[in-house]
Amino acid sequence: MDRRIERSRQMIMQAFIGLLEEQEFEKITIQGIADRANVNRGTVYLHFTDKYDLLEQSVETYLMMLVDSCLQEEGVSTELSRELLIRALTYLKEHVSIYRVLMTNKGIPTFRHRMTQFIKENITVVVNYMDLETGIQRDVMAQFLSISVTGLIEWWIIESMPYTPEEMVEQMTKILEARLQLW
Amino acid sequence: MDRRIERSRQMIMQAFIGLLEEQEFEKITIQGIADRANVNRGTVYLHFTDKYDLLEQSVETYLMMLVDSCLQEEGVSTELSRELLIRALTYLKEHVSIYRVLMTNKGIPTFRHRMTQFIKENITVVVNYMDLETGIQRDVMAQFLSISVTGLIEWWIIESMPYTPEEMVEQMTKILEARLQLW
DNA sequence: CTTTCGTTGTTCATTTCTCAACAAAAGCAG
DNA sequence: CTGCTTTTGTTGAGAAATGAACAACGAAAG
Repeated sequence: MDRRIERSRQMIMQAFIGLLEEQEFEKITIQGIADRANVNRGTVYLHFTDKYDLLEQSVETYLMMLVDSCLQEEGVSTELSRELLIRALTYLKEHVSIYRVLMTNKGIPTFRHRMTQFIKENITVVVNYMDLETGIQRDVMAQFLSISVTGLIEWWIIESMPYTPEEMVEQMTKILEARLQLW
Repeated sequence: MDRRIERSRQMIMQAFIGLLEEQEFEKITIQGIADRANVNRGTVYLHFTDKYDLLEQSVETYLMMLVDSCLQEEGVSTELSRELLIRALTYLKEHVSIYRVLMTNKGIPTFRHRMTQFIKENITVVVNYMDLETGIQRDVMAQFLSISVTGLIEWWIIESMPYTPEEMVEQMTKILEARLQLW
């Protein structure tokens, strides 16, 4: 397909995220986005109906890019793959500037929500194959795991990634394997 | 004017310089340039007749950008302006990756030559207003100064810019003001 | 030598992007 | 509120970029 389309969308979204880093969503103008993207203002309207649509599509696009980056081959597994998590964290590390904005911008909780949601969908499959201690409900387990993972990733990003992706996954594994005997 | 023109030219030249960093000029293909620039191969031919024209235009363009970056306002002065030199070095520092290739690529001496040439033209004006010790010819002096400046800048780039632009200009000033009593 | 294979330079119909102009809405100072 | 500026969303004509196809060429491999 025509590479101008993909290129324009990319430039516009990049510019948008860049601006989101500097000022709050409501202050951002289409004019400003077009200028920063080095694109005619009309081109923005050619791809997005308005600011809000641009936000939605950006969230969706960057979420899918993150997913694609770690989902290569292997399809849906019934195992929580360490490799997959490492790939995801590595990809995040390589594109911090973008994902830090998306994950931590308090005016835009959409991305964080969509990400948790997505992780949950995938983790649910795994949970359904797990041997669970009696009394633990699968839906509660799935919810717990996805929230945990998202939360840890968010913390990792906010703290400027103090550990390598491998170390982080190692930590996660250990935490989840340990029996949390807090009471 | 249509911003697509400027943008395409820019992307193609950037891709070209990038490739020049990795492989020698003769090995580079138009196909490769187009791919890296994320542009249709035909678009390259829309702006440049061939590889050699692209090289020429790149050299000329980036030289002019360097010149513009430090020549802002003030016009031609009869004084060697420290400010001007500092601006030039600062601009070089901000775009090292490009200018390192252009300055030090031994297959492409064009840029270095054009730069010396340009510096000489401007320095000649200054030299014509200088009080010279008897016996010193102005053309020799101009040649000496421009070669010196170019050489110092080249060294500075190759050595990964071990001094700040201000320090470098300070050094240059001191060297040029000192009477070189070597014999 | 002949046969691939990749690159080149060019063409053309189609699509995307651009600029400029517009009316309408929103934001803001007096 | 009222005028003033900025931003918005839309339009149309024209320019630039696109993919696809082409013949021609050189290099590499058989």
